[in-house]
Amino acid sequence: MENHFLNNVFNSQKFTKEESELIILKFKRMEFVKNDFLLNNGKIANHYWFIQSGFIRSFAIDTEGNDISTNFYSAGDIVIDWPSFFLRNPTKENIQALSDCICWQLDFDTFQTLFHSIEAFREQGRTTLVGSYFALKNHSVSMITDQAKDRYKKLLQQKPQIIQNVSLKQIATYLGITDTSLSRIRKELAHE
Amino acid sequence: MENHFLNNVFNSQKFTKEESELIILKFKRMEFVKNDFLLNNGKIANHYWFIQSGFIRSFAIDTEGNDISTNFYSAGDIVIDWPSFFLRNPTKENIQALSDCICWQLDFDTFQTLFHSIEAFREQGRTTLVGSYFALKNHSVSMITDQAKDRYKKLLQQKPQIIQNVSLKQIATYLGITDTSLSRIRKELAHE
DNA sequence: TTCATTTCTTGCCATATGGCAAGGTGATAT
DNA sequence: ATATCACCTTGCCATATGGCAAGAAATGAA
Repeated sequence: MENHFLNNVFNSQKFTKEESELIILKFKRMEFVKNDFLLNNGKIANHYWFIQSGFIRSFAIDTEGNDISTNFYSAGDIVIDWPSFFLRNPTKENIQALSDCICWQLDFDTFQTLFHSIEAFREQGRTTLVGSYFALKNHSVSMITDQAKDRYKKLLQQKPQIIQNVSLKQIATYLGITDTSLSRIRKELAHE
Repeated sequence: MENHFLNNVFNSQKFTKEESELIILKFKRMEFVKNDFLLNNGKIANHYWFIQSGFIRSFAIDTEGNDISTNFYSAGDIVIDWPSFFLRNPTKENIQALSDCICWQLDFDTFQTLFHSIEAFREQGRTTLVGSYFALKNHSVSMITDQAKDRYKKLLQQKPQIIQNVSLKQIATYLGITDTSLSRIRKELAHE
């Protein structure tokens, strides 16, 4: 138990030993192989995951059928569709493994029990959600204030693993540009 | 008490009479006049508000000193800087009244007490936060998939009051375009 | 009312990025 | 080894939007 991966998430700074053990035992170990879907467009998200290893992408399909990357997730990250999980709505997003992954999964009902019974759990859950909100807002402002090249540089800093795991096109849609433009940006950066 | 504005927010579908009364009495009535700041860049948000009447804008200042609108709020809306309020960080945002306003204010410590003692309160708080996340994500995807003209049309649908309350330039930065471009878009729409 | 200030519109041209199509590169399967 | 396929790069030109500056319109102050 001491060396369970989730001890990094529910650590002794915030949780008593009893609490963290109780929480961690509710999680189910899941393995996904490359290209597996964790969530599909139209379904209600009934689980979320922490990634122990691997790389994951979420994406939305717009009205013309184009696939737009909305996020990338690597080891240590939480993978969750917040609106669908909490509002119990069919999602417009898809979540897909870009490499083989080991994840720890929790379902909605178990989440609710923990949320309403353990104060530290709900504090941490709220903090995590707000952190996601903050990251999304920063990306959103960056879309307005920064040029595509700068957004790409920022992304590389935040998620360097993207290079090995994600295709040019999938990165481009996250940045709001075409694969063609990103290819040109890469060329320019290589010459700098 | 029965006709208190906040009964619309903490209504009898979700709260017992005792709970909603307990909650509502913690809110403080605040009046703001046009151009008053509710929150300034650099401060930690220690309050949030529900708007009974009036119109409010939040905006961030980018590295070049440009002012970027991040949101608009009208009667019935919650006005809160989620990251600063919950992470207790100095904010990069400003919140300013665009008209005279009547608001109901709650502070962080009182929020915490209610959050941890009333289950329905924390459920609703979580729902509200997730709703904000959802709206932000939709705007964010729209920035990628939709042309400026369509984003403007969407905004008009969602917040028609914007026309009377917000300057062209402030709307433009929310849409991620210049005031010049928005002026041209308006001209095109008028000719349609 | 008059003046000053802010806000909005318009013209001219510049720039970032898109659309498309051709060709190149590299991985994988047989 | 070769064929296939997905992915990436590049050239040519198109389009959406920006930058700037002048003037028009609206707003607010005196």
